[in-house]
Amino acid sequence: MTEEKELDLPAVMRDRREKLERLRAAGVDPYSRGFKPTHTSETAKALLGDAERTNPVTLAGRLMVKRLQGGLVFADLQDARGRIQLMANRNVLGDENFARFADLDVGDIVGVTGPIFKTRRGEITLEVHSFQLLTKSLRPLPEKWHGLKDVEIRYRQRYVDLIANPQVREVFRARSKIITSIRGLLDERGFIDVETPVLQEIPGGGHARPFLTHHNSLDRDLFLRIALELHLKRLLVGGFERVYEVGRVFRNEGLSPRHNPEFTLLECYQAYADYEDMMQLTEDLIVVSAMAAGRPLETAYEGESVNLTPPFRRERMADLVLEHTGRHAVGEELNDLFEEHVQARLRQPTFVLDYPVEVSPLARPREDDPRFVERFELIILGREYANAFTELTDPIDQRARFEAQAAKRAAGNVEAHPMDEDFLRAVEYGLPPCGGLGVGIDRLVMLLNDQPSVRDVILFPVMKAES
RNA sequence: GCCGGCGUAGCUCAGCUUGGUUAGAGCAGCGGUCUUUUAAACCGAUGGUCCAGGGUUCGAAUCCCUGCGCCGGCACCA
Repeated sequence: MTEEKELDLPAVMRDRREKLERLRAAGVDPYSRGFKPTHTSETAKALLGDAERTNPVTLAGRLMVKRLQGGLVFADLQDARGRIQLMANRNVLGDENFARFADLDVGDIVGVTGPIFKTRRGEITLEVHSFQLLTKSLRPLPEKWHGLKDVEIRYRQRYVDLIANPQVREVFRARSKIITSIRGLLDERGFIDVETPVLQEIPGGGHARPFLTHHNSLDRDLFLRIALELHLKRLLVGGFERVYEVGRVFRNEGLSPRHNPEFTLLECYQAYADYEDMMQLTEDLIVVSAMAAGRPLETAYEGESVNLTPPFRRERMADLVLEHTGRHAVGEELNDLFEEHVQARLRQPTFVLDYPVEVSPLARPREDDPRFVERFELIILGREYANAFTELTDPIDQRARFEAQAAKRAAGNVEAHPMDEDFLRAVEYGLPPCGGLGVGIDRLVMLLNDQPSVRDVILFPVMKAES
């Protein structure tokens, strides 16, 4: 930062920089290390029980509020688990240390040692016997009462959001627990957790426009993956019978409260299973996720009640379209009618079954009517949460499907599925009969935390360049 | 990409409809008083590229145009 810019800083930040220099001049290391807390705010508070005072404990965290009261300073210390009040007493600390404590700023990270007791008002409090500045903060935190509301700052500077809005941390803790519970369920059932390429020559497995990048030393264009499917199915060819990946995929599309260009997809594939098995698995995954998030199955999203208790309703797409539009349709027309007239009206969890073969180039046709495939999507509150099918294992049919997609591509449909010769080669070796399932993790986390925007469940959502 | 709303102090917000001294408040920060507070209180002095650029006007935070960003809707999509 240049001298000139330094002078342009708001006064509150200039003051902190000057204080930093004063501390250094006084021999204080404002960025110290090697401090080891013995407790968290949570365990320290639990320690007190019915006792009047505990033995000294050592905590570390960020100072959030300071209340000066003559010879006392009250402050709140926030760590990963919560907050605890600190009290510094001039008569205990002595004039010099008391003044040093009072000189700390909101936002500073400090270590403190002292016994836990209860104040007259009943607040569990650490009485500061010694303390150490661990990290000096040079920027003022948002206001203590109104907090940080500006969504632009919340998303661009998530670190500030996480400091100022502890409930935001809970959303991301829940996100982590949901993913852990999903992994746990799949691990338990013998699925192995694998990683497949993000950089791909042919971005297949879904309908979406990809991001394009370039490898310099290979001098080759590569795409970021839009789905996980084709590599996971190659692994079934290789003999892994149950695989899954929780991975980031990238789709070069517009932003909205429900769309971030990079998002997290779970896909899993199970040999000797079909889409009926995938429906069961989907229900199980929703249940363990809700439990992990601490959410009852009878819940609500944005004020609308929704019951996630299995079994979910199952309806054929053609029947739903007939019911809502009075029309008998097949092919892309059926899918279009479903999306336009039916999907938004499905509020409670519904497995929509048997998609038209034209929009499902990777799914197995029904025995009794090859115009349809054994595929379902799970719709809740009008939104898609899962997409699964009995996988197509016939390499001759698969090639024909890719060729049909290639024709659409030639006709200008940029999202038609590309030809993937290596995938066909793998299927020619023999893909066991199998079911596959994809679940959009971000939307599931939104549902189970009642968060209105995908940006509220992605720590660092995509934003335009800061102006 | 299109349509609508919004952008004022570090943070939370007034002011804009109907242009008029030097742009306000609360919190934070700064200087004081205060030993059990918890949105601490009280006194004092501060703090601004009113998103940016252009225009209209004697005069623009305010009206007009363009651009940027954020939010929402549509389109695309999970």
